[in-house]
Amino acid sequence: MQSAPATRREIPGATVARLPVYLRALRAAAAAGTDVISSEELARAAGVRSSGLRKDLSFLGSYGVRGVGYDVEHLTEEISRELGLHREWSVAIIGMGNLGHALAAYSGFATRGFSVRWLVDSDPAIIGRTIAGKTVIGFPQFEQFADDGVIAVLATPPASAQAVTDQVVALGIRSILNFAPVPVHVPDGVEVRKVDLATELQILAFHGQRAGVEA
Amino acid sequence: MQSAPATRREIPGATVARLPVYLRALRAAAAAGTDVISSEELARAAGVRSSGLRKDLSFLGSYGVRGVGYDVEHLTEEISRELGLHREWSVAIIGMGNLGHALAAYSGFATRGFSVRWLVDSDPAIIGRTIAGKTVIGFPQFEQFADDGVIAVLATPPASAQAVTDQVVALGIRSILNFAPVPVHVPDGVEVRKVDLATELQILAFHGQRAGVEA
DNA sequence: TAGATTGTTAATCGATTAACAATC
DNA sequence: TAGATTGTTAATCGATTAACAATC
Repeated sequence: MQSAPATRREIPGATVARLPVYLRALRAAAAAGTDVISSEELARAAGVRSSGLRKDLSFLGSYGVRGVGYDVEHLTEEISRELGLHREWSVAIIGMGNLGHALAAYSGFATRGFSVRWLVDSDPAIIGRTIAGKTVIGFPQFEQFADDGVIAVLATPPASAQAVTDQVVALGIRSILNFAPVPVHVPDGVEVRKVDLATELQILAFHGQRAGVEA
Repeated sequence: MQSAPATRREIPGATVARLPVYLRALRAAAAAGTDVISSEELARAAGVRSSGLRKDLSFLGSYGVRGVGYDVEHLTEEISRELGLHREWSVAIIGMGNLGHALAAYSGFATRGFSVRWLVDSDPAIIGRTIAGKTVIGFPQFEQFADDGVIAVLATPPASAQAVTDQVVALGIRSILNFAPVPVHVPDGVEVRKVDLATELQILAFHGQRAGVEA
């Protein structure tokens, strides 16, 4: 087991959130045949400023060459490693309502290396049914597979989101993507990210209305 | 036409992003029969600190009563108005691939007052098909309906995201929810929010890996 | 009045940005 | 060497938080 270099700083949350964006831009560059890329070019592709990009990358280490730029393959590798993408991550979708169905059919997870392995629901009427080629299982069966290499995608109704969260945390899951439109509480060491589609629309409504007033 | 009070401050972006969360918590409180709620209670329901909640609300005006709390109905009304939810907002989903299908079937938009009115695609093989009870139309037909009361939900492949963005902006649309995993560029006065599901998983992977290392 | 809770202040914290010395 | 571009600094900006005076 190797330890990180002593100079390694804690990576700010805002930086972590941008690493996947850089990764995608790097892969696009590689696909276009680019071997070396400058912070200016990469920043443009990622939609950020070059100074911010360089600052973000400086938290990972010193992977650029002054006067030249960044080696696309090497930087891709370093960011992937930093993000933990060399580990196997499986996804379990919990809650097979409307949104759960939609997510089960969505191929965007797989294209980035996350395989949707389990569809879970507590309703006996749904357990056993096949959705997007997979059989829906109940919690007792899911319990055998769940561990800290699994990301739980919560697509339950808001009323049961907290109870289901408590269940998956008890199974050892430490990463939760919450689509239920309520905040859930978790113990330390468990990470929750929240996606709320209706909230995004409401934020757009605010700005749209503003733009109208100001015009 | 009424002008805003002279004391009205510009509302910070971080505050705007939390208003929908407060709104939902207020509606839950109303449904539970609560008439008046303290910042402490509302903050707990919304998953924020009470001091932050009070600061957020202070940007809208002075709607609380010292020693008492906030009138649930009144505050609901004020936040709704601030968010522009009294206007009619229609949603057009652009791009009827896997994710577009999923979003068309998702009922979560409607339950918060946004009605999905149009499904749009450029592929002649898809135009005319019925998805989730609606007929898919092409851009020429969509053009007749698009205006600044429409929110465009981009669910196209990454390669065509920018071109489609340019098209909808040209039609007068000023609010875009971008599910395509690339940044799109828009002129001033057009607001883009980005939802990237795979990115969320990658951020969770980072934290999950970290937790493992530290344990 | 006494108790409760808001609205605001001031301090802290974290993120962004431009500029430039370091260096390939 | 000259030109280019990184990595880092320092300044700015915006967001968060605790504390408390104001006041119902």
